[in-house]
Amino acid sequence: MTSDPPGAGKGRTAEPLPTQGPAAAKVLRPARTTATRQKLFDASMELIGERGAANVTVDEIATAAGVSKGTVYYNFGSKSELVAQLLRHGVDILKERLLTPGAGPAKDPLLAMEDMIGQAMDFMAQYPSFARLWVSENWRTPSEWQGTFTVLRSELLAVIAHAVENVAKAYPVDPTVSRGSLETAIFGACFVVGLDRQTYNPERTRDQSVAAIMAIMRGYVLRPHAAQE
Amino acid sequence: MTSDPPGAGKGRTAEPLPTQGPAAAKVLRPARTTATRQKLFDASMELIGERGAANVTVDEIATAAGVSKGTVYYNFGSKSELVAQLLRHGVDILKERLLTPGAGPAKDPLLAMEDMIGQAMDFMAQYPSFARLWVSENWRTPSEWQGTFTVLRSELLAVIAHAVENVAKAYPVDPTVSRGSLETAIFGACFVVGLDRQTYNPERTRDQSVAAIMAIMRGYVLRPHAAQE
DNA sequence: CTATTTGAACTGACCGGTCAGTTTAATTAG
DNA sequence: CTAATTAAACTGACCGGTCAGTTCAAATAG
Repeated sequence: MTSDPPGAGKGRTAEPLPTQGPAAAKVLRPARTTATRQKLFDASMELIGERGAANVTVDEIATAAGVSKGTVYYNFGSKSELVAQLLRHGVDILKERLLTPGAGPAKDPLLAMEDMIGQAMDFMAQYPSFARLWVSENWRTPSEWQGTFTVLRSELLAVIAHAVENVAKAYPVDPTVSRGSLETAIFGACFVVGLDRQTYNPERTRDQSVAAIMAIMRGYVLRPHAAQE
Repeated sequence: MTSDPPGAGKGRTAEPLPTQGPAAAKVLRPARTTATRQKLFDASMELIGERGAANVTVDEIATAAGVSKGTVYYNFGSKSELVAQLLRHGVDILKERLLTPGAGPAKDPLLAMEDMIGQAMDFMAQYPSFARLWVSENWRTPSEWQGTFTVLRSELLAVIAHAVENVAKAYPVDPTVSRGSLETAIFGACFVVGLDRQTYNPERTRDQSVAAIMAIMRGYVLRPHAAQE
């Protein structure tokens, strides 16, 4: 019997799954398990990002991670749950990056914004598979991960919103532009520009991409100084 | 015997597809076939857009179109080819919309740009499934539709590039911003903002979305007049 | 005008293969 | 000892693609 699956969500068998809190003991889990989960994250990020969740089999993921299929089910309970936790994992990394201050502590909000978008570009370059997974599975109407996306999306937008807020406090901005729509546009542009660079235009530099996206902010601010210092 | 499939790509045979210009003999095709293809386009756009190509069966598409599975293969040869032609079909519609002049013939390039983005928003609202299909399947690395996407993407970008070009001729623009990256950012923002409105923020208006995307252009232009005429 | 023919369009049962998920007994690591 | 992992077999459903047969509208014949 597969003793007591840690994070398993089980299938149809309505067994009680006694004292197993959802995401309780992540840190105190044995080192071996943590390593296994990391290998599975890496492998599935790569495979699912490239081909889409539906086009990758659990067997493939297990093999790529150098692990048996049973281990996948022992650790995650289902393919669907693996993907959900994969999304959460990626967003945690991205959020941490976005919140990393560029260099100095107190900085001009526009420069901070530029740093943040640069961080986003770096993330897209480092984890292109995550970006692909995100845009591929987001926006699906009755998606298995509908709830997951809603939560994660708002977490990321909150980070952007905070940066935009700081700009709006330091500069006169166009009041006719809806803040939410603007944030969405920035959010989307980061993903798409990052992915496009990866897929169709590898010759474009990181800074070119940042500058293009920053045009949104320069257009939002009524008159920074001269746009060309 | 299944006589001669019209548009069927057949499986492996590298068929020349003789005198088939993009939209050449569409009218002289028997009315029944044209109607059937339209029904199949409608049904698959809806289903594939919502759930992704891999999560929709040919049987489902056929049933939704009120047609038998065999008819799908008679008309398209394969599921893959159906999707490819579906993409082409959608892009043709979008391109036509984008090229539709707003109202007056000779217009201010920035206003023309605003019209164009408005057209894009309307398209996303009318065919959200196409937008979902596009962002879901684009950027996949060894995609079956890699070639299709490359062609279609450049066609759409050319339309945007032309509009941006007109702005650059009429206004002083920031020379440090890469034109290509800028176009990509606009392109991506249109899709993402349109989709986000559909999925997460239905309360946002079309004009809010257009304004947010237009911020990119206002940030690209060095100094239009006062940003708030 | 009616009967017959023709072939493109369409049908739907069927087949071979695939895949998610389950189970179990044995093995390994902490 | 116990939790984690393995390997392998198994199931039950599902799916893309095929194909022999049917329908139907238009052309042709009488």
